[in-house]
Amino acid sequence: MADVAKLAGVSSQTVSRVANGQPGVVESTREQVLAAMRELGYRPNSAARSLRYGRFNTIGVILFGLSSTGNSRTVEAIATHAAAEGYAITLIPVGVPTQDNVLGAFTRMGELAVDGVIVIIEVHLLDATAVALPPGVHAVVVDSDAGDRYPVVDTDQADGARQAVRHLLELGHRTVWHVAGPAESFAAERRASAWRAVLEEAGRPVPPVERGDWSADSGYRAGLRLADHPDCTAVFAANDQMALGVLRALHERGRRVPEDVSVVGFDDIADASSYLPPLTTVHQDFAEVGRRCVRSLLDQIHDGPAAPGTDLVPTTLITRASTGPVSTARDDDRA
Amino acid sequence: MADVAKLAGVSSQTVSRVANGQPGVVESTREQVLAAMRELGYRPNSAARSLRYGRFNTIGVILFGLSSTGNSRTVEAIATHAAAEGYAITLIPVGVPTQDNVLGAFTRMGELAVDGVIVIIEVHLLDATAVALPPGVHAVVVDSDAGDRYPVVDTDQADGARQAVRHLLELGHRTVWHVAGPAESFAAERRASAWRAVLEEAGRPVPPVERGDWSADSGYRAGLRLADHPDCTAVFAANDQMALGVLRALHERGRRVPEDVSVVGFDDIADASSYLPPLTTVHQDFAEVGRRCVRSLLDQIHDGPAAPGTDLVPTTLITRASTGPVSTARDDDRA
DNA sequence: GAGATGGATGTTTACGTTAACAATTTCGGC
DNA sequence: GCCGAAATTGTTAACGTAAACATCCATCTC
Repeated sequence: MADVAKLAGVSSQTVSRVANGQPGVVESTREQVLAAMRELGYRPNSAARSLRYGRFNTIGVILFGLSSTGNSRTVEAIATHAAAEGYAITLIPVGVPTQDNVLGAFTRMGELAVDGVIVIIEVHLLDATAVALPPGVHAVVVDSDAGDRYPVVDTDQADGARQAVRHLLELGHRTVWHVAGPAESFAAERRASAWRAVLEEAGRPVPPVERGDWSADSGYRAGLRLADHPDCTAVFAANDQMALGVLRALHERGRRVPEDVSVVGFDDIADASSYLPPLTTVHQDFAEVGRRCVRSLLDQIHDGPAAPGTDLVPTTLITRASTGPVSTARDDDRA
Repeated sequence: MADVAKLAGVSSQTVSRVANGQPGVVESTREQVLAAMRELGYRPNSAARSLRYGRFNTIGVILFGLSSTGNSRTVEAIATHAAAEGYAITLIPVGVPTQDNVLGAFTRMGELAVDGVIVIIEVHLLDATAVALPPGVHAVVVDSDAGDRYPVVDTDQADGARQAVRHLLELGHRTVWHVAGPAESFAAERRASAWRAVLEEAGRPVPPVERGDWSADSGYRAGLRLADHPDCTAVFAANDQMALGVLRALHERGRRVPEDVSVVGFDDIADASSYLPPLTTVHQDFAEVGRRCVRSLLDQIHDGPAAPGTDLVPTTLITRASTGPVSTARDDDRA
């Protein structure tokens, strides 16, 4: 900047004024400064700016990985909305979800060039290890039960699961089997307990839970087990990818969907409408989750700490071809 | 820091030494300083550090979105490897791929707190608009033909496509139809031209190209058109999701896979092994792409500008159930 | 025991920017 | 032509940190 000032024959303060588009610089001077900037390839140093202003215009996102559809779409929405507000996104991946790694990421947060953090992590770990964000760090948490300590934004998992199960019961199925996500996941737990609650309320038997790890493969293995139960006519999978695996397993075992077995997924990923058959599923609005995270965090940054609490984003059941009325004469049909 | 120094009864320089774990501080002093840090909740200011050191320990990633599997997996690998080297990742999303937006992102890059940039963008746009990164910014480009200006890391698209097409020809198919990605995509163009080249080399007829937009839906629409060609027995889809759509279309039209039609995809996304039938596809090593990007960029940052050139990551054909030998008596079988 | 040695700590300065204030110039009005 | 007001430009200081150098003190050597 000093070089620019010298070349343009002005003071560095004037250069600063031009760089920030502040008024009070006469046109001819401005031109000279701009010319000098171009000639020297001047670009402002954001570290110095951040130091001066005391903020970074950056939001940190702590997560395990982008491999899950939900995570990557939430992050994308966060990045988009943050960009619209002039904030950049810094990704802090926590590789293996061990206690040490999470702790490390959280400690690092404190030193990181961010004004606040969005945590997209199964917070089971946080409780277990009593790890917490450094005090005074603005934070919003996604998909967790930390609602008593931080503002939480999450999809309304329970309501989504209720819609799925009720849909199947309304089609006449006696009960609904469930392929749950991993036990460490809050989302998985929420969906499972809502599934159970609906069945109990309706006075239906509660079949044993099959558990997967969100992957299509694990859904396939669960599906094979379900296919062996002749009285299983309705399956609620905790996400679309496991539902895909279930579809494959049922197909291999000769159980037709939806004639013999109805299947519902969760997430409504883009591919779900192209499954065989197109999947009935619970639509999750990741974009809205991301939007609310950014909004909430920026409010905190500008107006000071926010009250803890949970902000739930509603879901919608999308009915496609994988669900249908229970077949009253199943065995005859298959003959 | 000054407060910590005062509380501990030492100079700020000593606090700095303790904070950075430098030697030359006697144990008792160190303890006092650490105690003072804890009491005051001291956390170093990274802006000041960056200003002092002249670097940010941060890598910028410019991209359109995380919605495509490839992008999100590449970004994840980048984030992981960068983290291992002590670098954070800043995401710079370019919403709508317009000239202005790309230009804006590139300009912003210059002012952004990053030491270098990885560009994951179809660089068609860059050429069209003559947009370029600010001079002097370290950069690595993914999936583009900017090999003459920047170091490029990319999957070996052409070889992957060749493997796919040859596999189908070896199974006895007279020719192979192609569902290409969008014309603006370099990856799509590479796959399509390699497909064409293999057919021409082998002296086979080159069917008209069907074009999709990477989505399963677009693959479905293309698949419906292909299903109407009775002599179409082999399809190479430019990605797995479009292949999924093709599978659905063929199923709806009663063309069996692989008995009547063989289908190959590209990417080897996790779900591909659970499609109906499990998809033969070209495995793309996104993790390796991310790793090489980070490596190349860090080399530049540490050792100065690198020579332009293209670094190709090899692919592998994964053979599953969606491909098989051409049926010599197709119509009889179906009767 | 005086001087040399080296380890521990303190002081000064600079990184690049901008707010606050000071100085200078321009210009209108009488 | 002179004064005051407004517009333009310059000067100083501070943001938090760490390298370079300076100082102090304990210990060791002869």
